[in-house]
Amino acid sequence: MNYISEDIFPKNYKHLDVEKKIVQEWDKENIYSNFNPDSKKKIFSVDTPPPTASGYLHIGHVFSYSHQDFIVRFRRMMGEEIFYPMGWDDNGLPTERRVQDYFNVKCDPEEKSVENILEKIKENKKSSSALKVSRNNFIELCHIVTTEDEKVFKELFMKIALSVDWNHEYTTIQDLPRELAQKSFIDLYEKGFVYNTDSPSLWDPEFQTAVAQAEIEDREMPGAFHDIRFETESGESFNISTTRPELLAACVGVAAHPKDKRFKHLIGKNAITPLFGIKVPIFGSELVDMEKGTGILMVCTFGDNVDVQWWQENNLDTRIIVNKYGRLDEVNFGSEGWESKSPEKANIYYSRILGKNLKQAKSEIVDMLSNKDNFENEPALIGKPKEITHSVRFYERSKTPLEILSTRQWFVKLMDKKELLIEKSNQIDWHPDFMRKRFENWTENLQLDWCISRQRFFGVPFPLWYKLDQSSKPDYNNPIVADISDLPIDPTEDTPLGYSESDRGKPNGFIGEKDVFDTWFTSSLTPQIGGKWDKNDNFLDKVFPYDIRPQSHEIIRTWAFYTVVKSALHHNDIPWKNVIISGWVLDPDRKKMSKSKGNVVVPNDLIETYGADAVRYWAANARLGSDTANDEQIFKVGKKLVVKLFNASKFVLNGAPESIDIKNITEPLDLSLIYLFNEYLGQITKNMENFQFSDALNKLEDFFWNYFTDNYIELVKNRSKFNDYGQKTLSGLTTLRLVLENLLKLFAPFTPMITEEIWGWVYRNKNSNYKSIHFEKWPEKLNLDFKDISSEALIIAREAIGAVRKEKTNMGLSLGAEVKEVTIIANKDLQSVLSKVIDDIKDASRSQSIIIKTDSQEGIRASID
RNA sequence: GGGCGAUUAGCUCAGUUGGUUAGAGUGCAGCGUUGACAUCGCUGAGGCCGUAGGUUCGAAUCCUUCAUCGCCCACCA
Repeated sequence: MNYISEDIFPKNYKHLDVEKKIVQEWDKENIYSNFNPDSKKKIFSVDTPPPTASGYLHIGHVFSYSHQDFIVRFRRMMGEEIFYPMGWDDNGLPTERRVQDYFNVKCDPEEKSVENILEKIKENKKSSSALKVSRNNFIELCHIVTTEDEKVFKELFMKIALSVDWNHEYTTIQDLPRELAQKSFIDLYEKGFVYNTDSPSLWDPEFQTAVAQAEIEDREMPGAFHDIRFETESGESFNISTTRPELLAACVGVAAHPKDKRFKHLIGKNAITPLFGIKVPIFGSELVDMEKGTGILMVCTFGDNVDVQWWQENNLDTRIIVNKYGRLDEVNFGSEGWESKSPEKANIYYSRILGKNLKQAKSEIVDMLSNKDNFENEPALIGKPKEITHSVRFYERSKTPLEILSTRQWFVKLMDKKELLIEKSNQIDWHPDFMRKRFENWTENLQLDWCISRQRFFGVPFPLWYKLDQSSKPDYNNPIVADISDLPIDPTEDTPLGYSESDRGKPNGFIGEKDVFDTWFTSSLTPQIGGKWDKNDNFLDKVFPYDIRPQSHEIIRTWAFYTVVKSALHHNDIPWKNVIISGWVLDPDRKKMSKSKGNVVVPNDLIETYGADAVRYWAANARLGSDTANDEQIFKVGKKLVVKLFNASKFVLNGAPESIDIKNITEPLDLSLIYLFNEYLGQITKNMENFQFSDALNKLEDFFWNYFTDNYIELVKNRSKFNDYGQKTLSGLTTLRLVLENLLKLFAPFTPMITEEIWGWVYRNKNSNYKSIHFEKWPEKLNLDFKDISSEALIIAREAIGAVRKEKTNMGLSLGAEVKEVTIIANKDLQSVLSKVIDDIKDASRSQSIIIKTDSQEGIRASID
């Protein structure tokens, strides 16, 4: 029998050096980048979230990506073939803005691409105005900017030991994701799931684009009710209440509750709007809240969603006054649709707000309404505006409230698919399960189809052209759809089949669609992008539906929702079997971390101070779906665990047998430890299979600290380390090494660095092949001949040694003090078990002799002589 | 207004299908060690298990009410 000698161990554990070394080795050996789709093993696939490349890194990333990695590493050790790709999302406004600022350029789809865009930018450097560049050139520039960010991200992800397969790395501006987004559109078009229409939809005047319901957020804003006197045709007056007097010129109706006695007599009559003198119908609607304002209100084109509903239901006129820039557009009172009692006056009043933004227009209108010169008797504005706070809808990135404008947009039909989507969600396992409710809640409450067109410049273009008739009017109902084999295309630069470039914009020619997709339209294809949809034989089929989709809860309504939509519509399938929801990282005051609050924690500092293993340990302590505080204390505990693993391993491996033969495990205490280990292993494995990594880790720690290090090692120390008891010593040494190795494997998903380091001491130098603990098999129950031994022996021995320690403490003795005689007093039922391990207890007590006394009391006590 | 979650020791959290005296880690206090240990061990203090009802032989656990906190959504005239 050969034994391991101590010269293979370093003296101290320096996490910075070791972790750096290990990351380099993993990278050099490419140990995680070797997914084989044809493997006979069961495939485990991850629909990894692609971080926004122009974002910044915070501890929340480390938190949630660690969660995935615990699961992935466990599955890998379970012998599964891991598909763990990584993407970077560089679509969208953040990148667009950065590229604009960085190069002083502006994307213009009308521009033609040039070869040497960087030179052009150099030439433009002195100019103060932004250089107009084509969409393709803009994409080129995005690559340049985002590549740098992606490098930083990748470095961090490697630093925290994510076992990502870097052979399957993509960015959303690459050709393949753009191609697949266009292909997705064409597939939906052919299936009749998309349509375009010119109808009221949500519009952001700041970014000048349509937005989808999912991108809206409500913000509490100050506002004011303005009470404005209206009159009926016959001169009866009444006061409406509005927070948006600037839309007075767009008024198309007046509504009151049909049961409201105050206004019942008005319903069916017509009102005349003040200043503009427009005749509008007064109608009843259950939707009117009698308590709010004056209980009677004006309906405009379009103040809010309900206005749209009333407009449709009551066939009201349309009076558009707000344009795409959020300014008051030109109108002509007296012309058709704008018939006024006194058009001249109306036009004069309107000229004061023409071209103004909505805020300016509001104060002008209020000014005019309160000027008594504008009215025969009293001014139309009654009293002072009553200030209120109300919630206003915004596009989440914008500072200007949303408007409802009539614009032509493309939509994915969803309103008729709610049931289907909920059915799909029910086929998915959500972790934790209650997160499913968020999905259902959102789906049931959907009000609009998914608006997928954005009037932005950077993004994936629609693969569409429109035919022009003789008068150059586009035929939106019969678009020319690109051929799948030509994708990706840019319709502002590429020419449709059957036309030549000279036909562009000409009568009987064509025009290209300028709009780009909502970025979620591409992001919702991460499963298809990762699986290279139809590009690479049946690669997608091998990994789809994915096993897990890890993500956080605030994007259930967007990313999770749209991904389910896409998979349902394209494949009539679920995209993944499990959704793994990580909570948020809160600061110690339980506030959500955000850049604006300035409470963001930079992960690099934490990794430097505590080590990646300790940071991962902290992440592993939070259950799925629950938020966690950024608590320094837990990092310290993690670091303590790492150091303990290091020291315990050094102690166990020093002098351990070079090979393990389980037949050498013969002693009752040793068998008992293994019996208990088997019990723990069963629970830990079950937890890991159910994605309950924090429960698994807690159990593992419990065994490691309370049984293995604090007690078993102490009990067996003398027998195995400092005495030669022959077979008994060998049994102890073998057990120590066997259990340690199994524990290291169980810790490996959580603390992959320290476990890899220790594993390397013993295995790395053996042969030239790199041998990583992370490709070892997850432990299975150790089948030994336990005879009549169960976990009880160890538990009793632990209690007995505890009693001895307590007694020594009471007597003021050091725990290591040699004593003459120890008496263990125990319940007589325990006697037979106790006697099997009594020699180990004697050794650990450092006593010359030991006696067992029995009585009928519960538990175990000790006395020392 | 609708939905979801949380409420257990100073702090962070466990508590399995209801079952003795409610646990862990951390922090605090005291003692003892420091021969695998940037340690470790022992001891101690500290809980009306958010509130009020109910079911039950028995409730932190099941039901109902309310309160507080957080999140998602809706309302936005």
